[in-house]
Amino acid sequence: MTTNRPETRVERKERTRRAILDAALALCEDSSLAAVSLRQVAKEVGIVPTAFYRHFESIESLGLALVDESFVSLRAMLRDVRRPGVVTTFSGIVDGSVETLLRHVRQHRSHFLFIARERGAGPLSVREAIRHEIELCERELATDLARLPGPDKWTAEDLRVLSNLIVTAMVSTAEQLLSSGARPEAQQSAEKEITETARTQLRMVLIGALNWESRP
Amino acid sequence: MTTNRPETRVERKERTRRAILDAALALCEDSSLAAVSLRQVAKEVGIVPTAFYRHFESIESLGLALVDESFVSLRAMLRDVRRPGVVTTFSGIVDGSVETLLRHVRQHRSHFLFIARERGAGPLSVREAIRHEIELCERELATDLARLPGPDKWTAEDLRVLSNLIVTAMVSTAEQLLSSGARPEAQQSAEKEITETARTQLRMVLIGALNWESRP
DNA sequence: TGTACATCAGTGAACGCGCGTTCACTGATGTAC
DNA sequence: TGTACATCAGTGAACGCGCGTTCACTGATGTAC
Repeated sequence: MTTNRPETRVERKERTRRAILDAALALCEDSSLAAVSLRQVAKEVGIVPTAFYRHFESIESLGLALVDESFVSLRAMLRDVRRPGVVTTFSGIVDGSVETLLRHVRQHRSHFLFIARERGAGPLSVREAIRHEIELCERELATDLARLPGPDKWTAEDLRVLSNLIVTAMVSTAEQLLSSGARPEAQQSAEKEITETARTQLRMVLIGALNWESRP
Repeated sequence: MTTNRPETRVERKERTRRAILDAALALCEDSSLAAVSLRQVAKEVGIVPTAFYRHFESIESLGLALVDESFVSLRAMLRDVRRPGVVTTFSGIVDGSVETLLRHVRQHRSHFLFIARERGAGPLSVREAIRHEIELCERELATDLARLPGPDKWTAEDLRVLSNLIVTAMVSTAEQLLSSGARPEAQQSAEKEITETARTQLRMVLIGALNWESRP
């Protein structure tokens, strides 16, 4: 049984801060952060608008906190995709990666929705931060690909180009999964279709890669 | 020499309407349409806010007009890509398509910017309209691909999946071209890099396609 | 061609509303003795 | 353990501002005769 210890002031404050972040994420499911007002967030949380300032300097700094949080989710996914696995066949890598993507998109839906929307519509600094993060994915993927037979003989440039293609396809897959989630009645079959498409695409690209010869 | 015939009332009205559309497109380069106000547009055009209503019912119906306009640009590009050409080698098709993409993105920059932003951040109806338009691209591409040697033996599903991959890569290329245009000093070299990457990616995908065997 | 009337793009005052932000405050929690 | 004081998350009134929208209007352009 949990002891019914009364909350400390610090815990209460943290809980309100969390509630503000969650309310903002929820409001961001319908529109971009720029269209979310401090008063909407406060109303959703159940505090008076001025109390917001006890937690964040402005809506913009709240936005930066959401970017940080979302990147934590994104990086957790990457770590999960690259975790040392027993499966080392191409098919195994493809299936595992797509399944991991689906799991994380489901688990941190609002974070991925936030990234997907702000990636194109956010303030310049946020767009650049997201672009930077995606570039890191591409670079990590390139170093992984360089270990596969075939691509191990490629030029660095061709590796970069291939990684860019794969990451682009995966970002697109994530976005399709997110928008399929808006209609819960047919979500499961839609997810199946989208992930099956993603798997086939990865296989097509890998077959292209295995038959590619870098001309430096 | 042009005769200096005075403008008719209809011509004047059309000119103001055009100015409103252009002002809205310009304002949409910095933020999404949802964040653009009727008063901002009116100020940019040089009319009083209430005069706006002589041309559009609301900002939303102005948005729909912009969607329509942008789609005209998009379809013009597709027609241009698919125009009967003398070049029929794979390399020729790839080079021609990427070059056409670059030309149209440059020529109708604000329309493509508008689509790119509203695709992720616009109101649901606009997002769906854009998604629908992109799906049409994929279907057209699929019928074109079905005529190539190799893919002509594929299942319809595999053709769809391949088209989706290619269109995704081209949309991503367009978005990169658009964001490179924000920094004019290095634009030309950035465009060269982006289009070169796109060409290589298309070639990689086509090599994958030529070595693919549909398993129905 | 000249006149009398209709049309209608654009004007300008006014409205109520939600916004971000300021300020002095309250009262429960935490701390020092 | 009890008391006196400090801290600070949340309150509530007030502000000036830009917003969309209403309404009656003006005056140049267009039309009918």
